[in-house]
Amino acid sequence: MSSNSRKSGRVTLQDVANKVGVTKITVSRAIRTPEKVSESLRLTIHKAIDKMGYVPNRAASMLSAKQSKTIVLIVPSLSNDVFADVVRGINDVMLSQGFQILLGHSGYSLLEEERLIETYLQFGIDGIIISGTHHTERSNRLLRKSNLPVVEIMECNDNAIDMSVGLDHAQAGYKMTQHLIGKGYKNIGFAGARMDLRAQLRLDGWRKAIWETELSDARVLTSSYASTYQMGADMLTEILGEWPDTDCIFFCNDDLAAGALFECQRRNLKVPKDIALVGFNDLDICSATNPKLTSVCIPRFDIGEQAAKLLLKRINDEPIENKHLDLGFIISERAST
Amino acid sequence: MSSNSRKSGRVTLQDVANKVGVTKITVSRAIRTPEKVSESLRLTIHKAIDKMGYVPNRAASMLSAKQSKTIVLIVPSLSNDVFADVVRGINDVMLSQGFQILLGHSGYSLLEEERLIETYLQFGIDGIIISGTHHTERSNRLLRKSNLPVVEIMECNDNAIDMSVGLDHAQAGYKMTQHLIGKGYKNIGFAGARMDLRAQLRLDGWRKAIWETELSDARVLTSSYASTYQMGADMLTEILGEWPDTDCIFFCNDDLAAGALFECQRRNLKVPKDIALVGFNDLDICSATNPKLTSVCIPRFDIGEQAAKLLLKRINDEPIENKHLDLGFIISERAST
DNA sequence: CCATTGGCTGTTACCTGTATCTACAACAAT
DNA sequence: ATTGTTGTAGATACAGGTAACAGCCAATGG
Repeated sequence: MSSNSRKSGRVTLQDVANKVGVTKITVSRAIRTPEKVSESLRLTIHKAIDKMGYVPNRAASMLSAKQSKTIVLIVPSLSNDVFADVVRGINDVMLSQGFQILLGHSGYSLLEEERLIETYLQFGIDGIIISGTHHTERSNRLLRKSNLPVVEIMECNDNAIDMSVGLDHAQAGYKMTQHLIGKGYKNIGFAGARMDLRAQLRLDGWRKAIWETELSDARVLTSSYASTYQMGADMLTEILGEWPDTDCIFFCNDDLAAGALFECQRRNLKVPKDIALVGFNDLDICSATNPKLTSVCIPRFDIGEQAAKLLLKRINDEPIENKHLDLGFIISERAST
Repeated sequence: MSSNSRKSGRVTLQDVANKVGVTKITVSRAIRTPEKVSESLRLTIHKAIDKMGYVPNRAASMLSAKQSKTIVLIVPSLSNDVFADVVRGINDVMLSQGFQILLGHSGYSLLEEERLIETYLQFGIDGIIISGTHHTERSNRLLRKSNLPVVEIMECNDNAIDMSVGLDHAQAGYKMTQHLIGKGYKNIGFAGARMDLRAQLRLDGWRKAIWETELSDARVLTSSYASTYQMGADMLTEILGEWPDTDCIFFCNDDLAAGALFECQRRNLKVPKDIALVGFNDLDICSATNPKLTSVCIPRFDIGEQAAKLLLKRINDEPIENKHLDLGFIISERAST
């Protein structure tokens, strides 16, 4: 259409102001603090804004204002209901407070995570919520130097950069294994894929529980690759090949457990009679399969919600009683054990 | 630490320049066009940048430069492998070109999508990739007024805002149904949840194929709620209750089909002998279950890749031969039919 | 009738980078 | 010696908003 602005071709505050016959600060006020502008003028301005398709330039706002009203959330994966629920929890809190949320996913790569951190710091964000307490050296430096509020989620860890909201994965692994031992299983295996720190902690918990008994801690199978259903099936096959007397397998997540369950169906192994299977996270699939899968239920939504609330407090300089929230877990006992 | 800057507490170009004893433009050059700065000075500057933890303020860059080197991708869901693959495809292309990608998810809500569009337009992005060709009136206006390159993905549609990359879902539904008819199924049902436009198109394709025969088009069950495994199970129950002679069900996605399969296992129905099940998307779970699920495989990664390439061409004002790419689909025949 | 108050709008300065033009060496070419 | 070229760094002018303060005018009060 018409060249309404010299440079960007974009409608600016000034363009709207010219149209209405006021100065740009008045238009700015009509948008941000409408109560400070007379009603008639406000209506005229908003009509012009609508008609001209004016969209504020956030870059400019961020330069002059102190807050960008934007936070970033960095998670390892998006194709994962665990984080989908966390995102919902964060959204619920932040959107109601007028904050925008930028989303990044690192694909479980710490280097990609570092790249994301650097990128998003450039956007002048007000805070960061990030998964895990394990980052690259440089990531840690960048986050610390930024002086930004940081909440690390999923784990709950005293040596977090600033605040943390999550649960004790080692404890979860420990309790679940104790539970299995209590049910009388003797030859309990552990299988995990993409052994990130949290999966590692679950394994540690498994070990601790096993070591408190006379049982064997040999039945461990891990992979650094990503979890798939197929991998769960393969792991079941491998464990049963190596240790045929295994009567229970604790998988580090539900996908593996479900994959193993499908493989049992193929092999006509009865679950839990021939072998018990346990997952972690308690995703939807656990209560869908046949038999339903025992798993560890973690407060995904709550983690997001609490993390957002903590972040908001820090952003608003409010006092924080507890920088580290352990939201616990629940063992969801189902038919697979 | 020290209050190195009056306002933001953030290290700026000016701070670095003061430290080194040059002007800020020289520091800017040392970063963006290092060949224009003498080597000794450049080294000094970079050392100071590292030491001070300087991170460029993108808001400022965006104000003075014409490009923000940032695009936004808006998808309906993140807890979905379909879009995870699309994101990978886009990432592969855009990151290598130095573009940043902002991610938004609308939760299948057109109003939330509108909110996201408005938000991201404020960030001065260079282009948008968005799922689907169906948006709110206002979303369409905002996108058009923005004069930004837009690629709509998943569907391939001549009345797209600008460009589109995807496939013909009606055709996919049609071909799959024809395929099922060809295999001899007589009483084919269709079940779909969260009937967005694409699911609707698949249903249309199903209808078209059914109408070309003497078969009944009555066996249709849809829900506006989100897909879950449980819903797949419930839908199977409902369809078999209403139409006990149903010998095949075409689900609008894999989650529903898998949930139905689990329910069959519980009811001791043999798949495909007693009833055949078909999904859509060909996610991992299709080749994991027992029996494996027949599905429609769509080129998820390619859609992302091609969409990104198209967007880049438009951003760089290169000629575009074909604004609409139909990348097709493949019927993945497995044991469930 | 004059001073005070409060509601609105305008003026000015500034946020942090980048584009563009200028300045001024050092050196080569004529 | 004069002119031209090249390389390097600085000066200036924005980009599009917002904060802070100033100014105007009608309404209120004494």
